[in-house]
Amino acid sequence: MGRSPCCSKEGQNRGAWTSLEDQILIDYVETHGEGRWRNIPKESGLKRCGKSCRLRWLNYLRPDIKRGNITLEEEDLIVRLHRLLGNRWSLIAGRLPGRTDNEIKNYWNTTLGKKVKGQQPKEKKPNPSVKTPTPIVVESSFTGGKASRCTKVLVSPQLHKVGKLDTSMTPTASMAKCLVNNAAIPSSEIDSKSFGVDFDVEELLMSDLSDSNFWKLCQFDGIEEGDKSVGTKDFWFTEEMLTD
DNA sequence: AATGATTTCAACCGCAAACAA
DNA sequence: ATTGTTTGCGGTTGAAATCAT
Repeated sequence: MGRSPCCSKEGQNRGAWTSLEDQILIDYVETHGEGRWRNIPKESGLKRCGKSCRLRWLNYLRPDIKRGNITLEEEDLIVRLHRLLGNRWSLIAGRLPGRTDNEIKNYWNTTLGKKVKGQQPKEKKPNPSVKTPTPIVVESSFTGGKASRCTKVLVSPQLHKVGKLDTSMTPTASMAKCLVNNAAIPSSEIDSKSFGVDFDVEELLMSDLSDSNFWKLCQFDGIEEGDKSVGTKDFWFTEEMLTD
């Protein structure tokens, strides 16, 4: 027996939301707050599944949604973040106040993706006589497979210093393992200054770490244990990184 | 003005992590 | 530790809007 569907499709409205449905959802969220999406259809009488309610709220009804065209600055930021993070739309959206992951994803798929592709220099035919080392840097997104949700990676205080390493040095997979493997960080060392950072380990290995600028780009100082803001949506970057 | 092609974007789907019992 | 439920994410779809002929 497989998973039960997220909600029964019978008797549910589908397709575009009506203004009445929007109002019911707004009223419900204003009264009860976000979350508990599953309960919304039961408690509000909306004929929509919880998942649909969540999506509608996050992508359209939230009061802090920014409407209107994406500015050049935002566009530039998206391109940079996408280069660093790949198709991690929610992470990217977290850096663009008022923009949703869906909006950014759509914008990328319809506009930016094409632009960026068009900008890329024509691929040179590799000279077979010249052996080039296998590149570690994977350009842009991780199209192979779905990105799994990030798992917490503990970075010990000592590891902050990685940023001071010779940036010409190419981090290796084993280095990355050191960073991401708890075994490499004795629990006694995981003190109050250690903190969790959301990373996908595989991606860390594949591209983030291989970017020699990566550690310069992350701003770790000032994040305290228990700081709930250090989460998926709160990636810390320096202004330097975001502005080249 | 009509029609077919293309683009846009809101909504849906399935999967996997997180959470609860 | 296990199992079932809920939430969040990224990929995809399809209707509506826009453009080209």
